[in-house]
Amino acid sequence: MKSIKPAHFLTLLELLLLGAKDRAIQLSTIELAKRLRKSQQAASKHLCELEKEGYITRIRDGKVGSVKLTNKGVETLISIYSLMKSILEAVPKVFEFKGYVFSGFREGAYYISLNGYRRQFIEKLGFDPYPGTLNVRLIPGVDRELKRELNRYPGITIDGFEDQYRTYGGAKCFPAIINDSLKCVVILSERTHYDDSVIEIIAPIQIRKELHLKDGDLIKVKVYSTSVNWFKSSS
Amino acid sequence: MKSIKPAHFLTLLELLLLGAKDRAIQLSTIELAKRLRKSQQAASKHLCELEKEGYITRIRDGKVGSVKLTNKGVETLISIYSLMKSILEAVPKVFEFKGYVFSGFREGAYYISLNGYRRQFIEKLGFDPYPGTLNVRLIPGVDRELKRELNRYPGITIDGFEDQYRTYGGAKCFPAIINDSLKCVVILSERTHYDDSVIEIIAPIQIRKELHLKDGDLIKVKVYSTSVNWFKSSS
DNA sequence: ATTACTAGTAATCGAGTAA
DNA sequence: TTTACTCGATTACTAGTAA
Repeated sequence: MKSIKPAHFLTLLELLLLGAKDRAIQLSTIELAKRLRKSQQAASKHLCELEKEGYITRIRDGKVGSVKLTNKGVETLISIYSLMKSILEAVPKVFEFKGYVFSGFREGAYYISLNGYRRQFIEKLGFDPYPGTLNVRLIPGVDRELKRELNRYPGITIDGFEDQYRTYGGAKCFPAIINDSLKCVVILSERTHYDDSVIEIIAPIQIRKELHLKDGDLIKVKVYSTSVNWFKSSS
Repeated sequence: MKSIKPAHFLTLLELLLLGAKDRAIQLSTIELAKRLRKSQQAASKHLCELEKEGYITRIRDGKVGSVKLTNKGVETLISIYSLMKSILEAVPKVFEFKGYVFSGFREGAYYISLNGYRRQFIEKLGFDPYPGTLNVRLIPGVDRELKRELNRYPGITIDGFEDQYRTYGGAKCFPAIINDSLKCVVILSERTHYDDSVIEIIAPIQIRKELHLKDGDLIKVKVYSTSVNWFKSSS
């Protein structure tokens, strides 16, 4: 499937805005060109090509012709619209995944303890995190898409900062529950030291001890795409 | 205000889809190029230019850089999204306008009487129209936008047809009420013989006689953008 | 009026490649 | 590995103009 040309998309969009979705509109190439801020010749070419590629139908009778989007044309616009909608109007959603606990090299603990981050955790998450992260390796498969999915939601933003030596990247946090019992927060770092199959989790207390977890244990995590944090409002 | 370049828009859209709206995402120019079906060089150039024009911010540290949409970038996408939304998800709406009754040259009556149209009126509108149209000249001003606005709605479609001599264009119909009393139907022809300031109205009966209208009379019309016709369901 | 052709120009892209 | 440069090829555009 060949995709629509960039310039053609904007022309097709303009035709949509002019009402060519449900009926033919009378439209001269000059008028169209004015709206696209292009020459009359360019508008004419666009219409010719859009017609040839099946996005529009045209009727020419003497003077100004008329244009109407075809099903293909409307569907093309709708598919792009739907993509944008899924992100721009994303509603809170629950993602559930499973993974195995493993030990990192305590970089998580180091970063979490940095004042630049810690202050934001306390302010935005409503708790002072236990200095250490629970590393979870996702089960291969659909889970690999999880981080990408989650990233489409605003979450709770942790800003990056810099000291005199280096810069520290930002992150996004999402409220979550481990094994249907322990409230925690999933952290997605802008610059993670792990690949996409690893998720890091923090909580006010030491998760490993609380749930008696050891390396290799399988846990279930429910992540909420909401940006409202429950540590701040409920117990 | 300079508008975004066509090709840049698609790149910006791709970044949105990758989740760069609310946080920086790690993304190589090669990965981006693959998604855009362009070369790595083109992707690199797009990112450079989008950054220069303030649509994105980039962080480069050694290996893969990361990208995040700026407010300007997100707003640009949202404005395009909103335009599409207003048309693709248009909700039924009432338009009210005023205009002066005037006499045409009875072309309306001729067209309405054609079997190709008349059959569709009976089937789709639920009535056999009086053979004649009420011509209304809109009061200059915002009313001039009315037809363009209405055209964004599907309405009730009357298909064009052809006989052995010529082709006849299609039209869209919208239920309407004149002077808060008489139910009628506004017709927007694909190829109208009038300019944008004129609206044609049909009804099962002769509107002029029923409302005692003569040329120059001012009438008020409420048009409903719904595609459900009330002649078929209620009295 | 239109629309759309031709020809010349400007923008964009891709291959090669340096840092 | 990256990213982004130069430069030749390709594509998209505008001006002029015929139909």
